[in-house]
Amino acid sequence: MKRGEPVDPAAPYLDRLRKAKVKVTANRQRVLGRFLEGDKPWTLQSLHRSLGREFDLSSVYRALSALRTSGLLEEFRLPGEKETFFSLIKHPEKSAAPGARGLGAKTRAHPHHHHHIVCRDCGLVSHLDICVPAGLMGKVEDASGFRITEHHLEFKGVCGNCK
Amino acid sequence: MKRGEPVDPAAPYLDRLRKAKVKVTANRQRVLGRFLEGDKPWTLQSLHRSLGREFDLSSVYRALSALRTSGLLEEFRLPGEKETFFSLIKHPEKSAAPGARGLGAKTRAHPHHHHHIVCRDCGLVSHLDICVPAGLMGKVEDASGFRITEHHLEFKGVCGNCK
DNA sequence: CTCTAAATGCAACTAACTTGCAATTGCAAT
DNA sequence: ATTGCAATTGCAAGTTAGTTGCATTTAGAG
Ligand SMILES: [Mn+2]
Ligand SMILES: [Mn+2]
Ligand SMILES: [Zn+2]
Ligand SMILES: [Zn+2]
Repeated sequence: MKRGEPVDPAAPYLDRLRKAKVKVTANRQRVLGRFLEGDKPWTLQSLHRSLGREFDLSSVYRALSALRTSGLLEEFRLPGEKETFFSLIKHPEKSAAPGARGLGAKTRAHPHHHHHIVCRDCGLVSHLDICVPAGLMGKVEDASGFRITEHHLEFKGVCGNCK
Repeated sequence: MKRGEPVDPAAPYLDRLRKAKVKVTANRQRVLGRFLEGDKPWTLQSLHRSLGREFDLSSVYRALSALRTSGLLEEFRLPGEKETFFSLIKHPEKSAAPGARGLGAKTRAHPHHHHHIVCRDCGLVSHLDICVPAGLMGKVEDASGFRITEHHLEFKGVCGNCK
């Protein structure tokens, strides 16, 4: 780590885009910027509102799609919520190779996998650095005869502020 | 348990409806019937297709809504899937009091809770009698400062037949 | 600086619900 | 068994959230 060189938090993400031969456009940097502002998930609609119609919904849609398929974002859904959420993947340089095109395409290998808890009162989303214990996974495989390839775990509750 | 009396698997569910002062209609019994045929999640659309347009989509919608808010069904969503899934709650007689009206309304306390694993190749759904370990729940509450009221866990994989 | 495949803006379109309202019906009270 | 009526249903219309075709613009390799 050299001293004096300013660290651009966007740099590893832009590198990842270039590596995926995806153009680094103003549009995409703008969307990425929102994700870099804080550890906060966004939806297509919330991003579009936040960006003030400075560009089209379909452009936000395709920016999200590009960032997701390039391995910068991951997607998840919550019961009782209509919209799909996206959150920034930490350490994109270590994440799995990009997968299928288009939103809604199946997510592949879990890069820096984690889960979420959402406040049922104020909607606050908190990221959790936990995962399903290996022991439980084994139990599931034994009990079902399946080989597990994917799992999804979401919590809902009441946040510290709303308690 | 008296001998000779036929056991109707629908009975406890219909009781629950009556207890909630929700009318037991042909429509609702029909939808409930599909859930009783097997431990399989349904969506609004898959149910509507399965019932062969014998009744309207909005009727299926409202039947699901009624069964859900009466505590007979629970709802969940999966990343990469557009539709909302519903699954039958086991032992509805022990489940929590009915909550808010309408689909998409928040789910409350989980009665006789369980989870599923779905085969990514043939769609087979297997019921799992496991749940998130209490220790993990505690860790989540400590790390997030939330009080957990609800959780959703789904597995995907390859079943014994498709392996 | 040129060239071209990739990305964008706009509009049209689809999928998945969701709701208003008039006709019908479950079921409680005769 | 019949009645009364609020709850439920069918139909049509509306909404939300996402998706796509196409003409124009642009990133970035050469
Ligand atoms: Mn996250
Ligand atoms: Mn379950
Ligand atoms: Zn809160
Ligand atoms: Zn299978």
